[in-house]
Amino acid sequence: MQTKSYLDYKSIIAELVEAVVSGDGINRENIYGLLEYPPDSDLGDLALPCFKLSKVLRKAPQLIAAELEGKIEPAPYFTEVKATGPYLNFRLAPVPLVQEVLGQIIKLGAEYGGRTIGRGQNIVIDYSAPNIAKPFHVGHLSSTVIGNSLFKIYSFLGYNCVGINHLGDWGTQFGKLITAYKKWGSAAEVKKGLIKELMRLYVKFHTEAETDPALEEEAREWFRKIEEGDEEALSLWKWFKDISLEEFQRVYDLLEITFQSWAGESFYNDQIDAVVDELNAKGLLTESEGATIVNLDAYDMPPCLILKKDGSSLYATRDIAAALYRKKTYQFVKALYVTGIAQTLHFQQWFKVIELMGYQWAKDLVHIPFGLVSLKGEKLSTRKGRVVLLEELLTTAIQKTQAIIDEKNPGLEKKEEVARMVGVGAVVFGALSVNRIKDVTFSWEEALNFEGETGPYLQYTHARACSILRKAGFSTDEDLVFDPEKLAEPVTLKVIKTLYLFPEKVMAAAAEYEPSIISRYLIDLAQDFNGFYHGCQVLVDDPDLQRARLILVFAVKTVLATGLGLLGIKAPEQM
RNA sequence: GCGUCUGUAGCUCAGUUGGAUAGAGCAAUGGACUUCUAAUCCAUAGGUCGCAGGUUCGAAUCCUGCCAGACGCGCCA
Repeated sequence: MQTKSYLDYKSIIAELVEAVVSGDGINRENIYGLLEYPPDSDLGDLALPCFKLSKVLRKAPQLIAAELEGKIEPAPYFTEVKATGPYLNFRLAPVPLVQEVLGQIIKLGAEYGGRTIGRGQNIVIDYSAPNIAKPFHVGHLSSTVIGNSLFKIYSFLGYNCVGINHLGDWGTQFGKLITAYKKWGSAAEVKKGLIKELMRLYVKFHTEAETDPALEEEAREWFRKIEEGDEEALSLWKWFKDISLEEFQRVYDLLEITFQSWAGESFYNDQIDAVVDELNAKGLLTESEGATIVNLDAYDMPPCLILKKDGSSLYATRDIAAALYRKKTYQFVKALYVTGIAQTLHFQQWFKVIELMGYQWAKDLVHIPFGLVSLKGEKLSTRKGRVVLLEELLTTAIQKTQAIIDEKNPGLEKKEEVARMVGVGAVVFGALSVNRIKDVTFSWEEALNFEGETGPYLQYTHARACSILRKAGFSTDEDLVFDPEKLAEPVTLKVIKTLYLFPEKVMAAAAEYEPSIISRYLIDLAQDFNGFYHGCQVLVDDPDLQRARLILVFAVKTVLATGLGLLGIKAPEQM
């Protein structure tokens, strides 16, 4: 896997400019940071805005640009170095560019864009975390696919990632469920209806509890029994959990998402006392209104609740226990928590508590928030039954794909498999294509749209590229030499310049914990490639031209497949 | 009330962390399948970057104040 051996044009320019300019604070690194991509490719491929230099040199930026133009020798990497107003624009020489980019992709294949910077370092990623006995719905999609994508992205950079599914498998809701089950349920009904039946009982509990507050008391009592290890309570809890896990697993199978750990909230039960003791020993705990808290007034935050007045723990307590356990177990350099933006304050609070406990690694805890999913502008509500089940969404998308295949490509082999890849890909891409912080209103129409900036569009582009390679009998076993001079049209060079950007996009996506940077990039790449596809015939009589174009097609296919992989999306060879 | 996030084309969103003429997709209109998969491509049209100040050579981007929406602020998670 590459480190940073590839041709870095920004470094080259920084070096060239540094050699001919001198002044306070003007060095390679600073110049590197100033470089940007011009808004219009007619201007050039890279640009140095001279405003900042103008401050140091006390000269008009236009003048600086003009002077630099005369002092910098373009060859061999540039064909033109030209001042346009206060900008110094560089136009890349096609041959070295083409040779470099395609050469790298041929050499590295699926590893192009990857790095080894994370080697030997562990990152734990907490994502998905659905609640037991509740339906797995579209509200859980973001956490699940963002976490999975970050897992892939960081792994691609060489980190050893640990995916943790911190299941919501503890809490008063199980008391409620057992109460409802004892009153209105039966083993036969639960066996038949599974989560749907559990959900019915849960909803019934809440409607009944509105008029009968005694139910709440009964629920608390049942939860206390679970905590005390009462045999009946515990076996019901275990049964409900098993039913839920089985259903969750079907969704994870469709998404092809796996976890290294399924340690949920219940896993930390026996570690709570030790955490409370430690907090106490460090003098962080105070009593307030009967509850035990960590006061955070000094940090302009409300207090972090550690124990209720009845002495039972809260989720901050369990999160602290989990963090201590994970640090001890995995020695992480970073721990990521992919949860909704609504929990931001909660994470700020208990991150601060970890810091106050004296742990320097508090700075390695990162909350990765995402926007709220709603339904037609209304909140999702399990209690009111206003949810879209994830499994239903995925299977509907798969069915729709199947219908499209039957219509457009009825002879396709492995139809079911392809329909699954494309249907699921559409849903996953939909969740990863915009900035994760944005709130989204779920709409069936949008989720099932397969045209324009969508997963299927990327997969289709990939399949088209594969189709050309297949027809040409292209194989990577051959010696992949080609004449870079053959790839000279603007549409072709555009594709190659976009391919060049892939490694820095991967780095940016990791640095910002933002899979949508990859999504947006892949759309750009596919659009550029489709422009090339329509403008240039690949299978042509001239063998040298065909060879060069085939290599380009191979490169695009490779990067599309890699990028889709980083999003957790499959790239079928035909569709 | 306090705090956080969001506000860019009719709709959904990008916008290289302060740079050149603000870009895509959807929807609309008009074109391109005897040619490597039309889940595609090309063209046209569409803008007071929520509003008002400020900083700067330069602001969609930074600061302040408003407006609108979402979310959060002690015993749920």
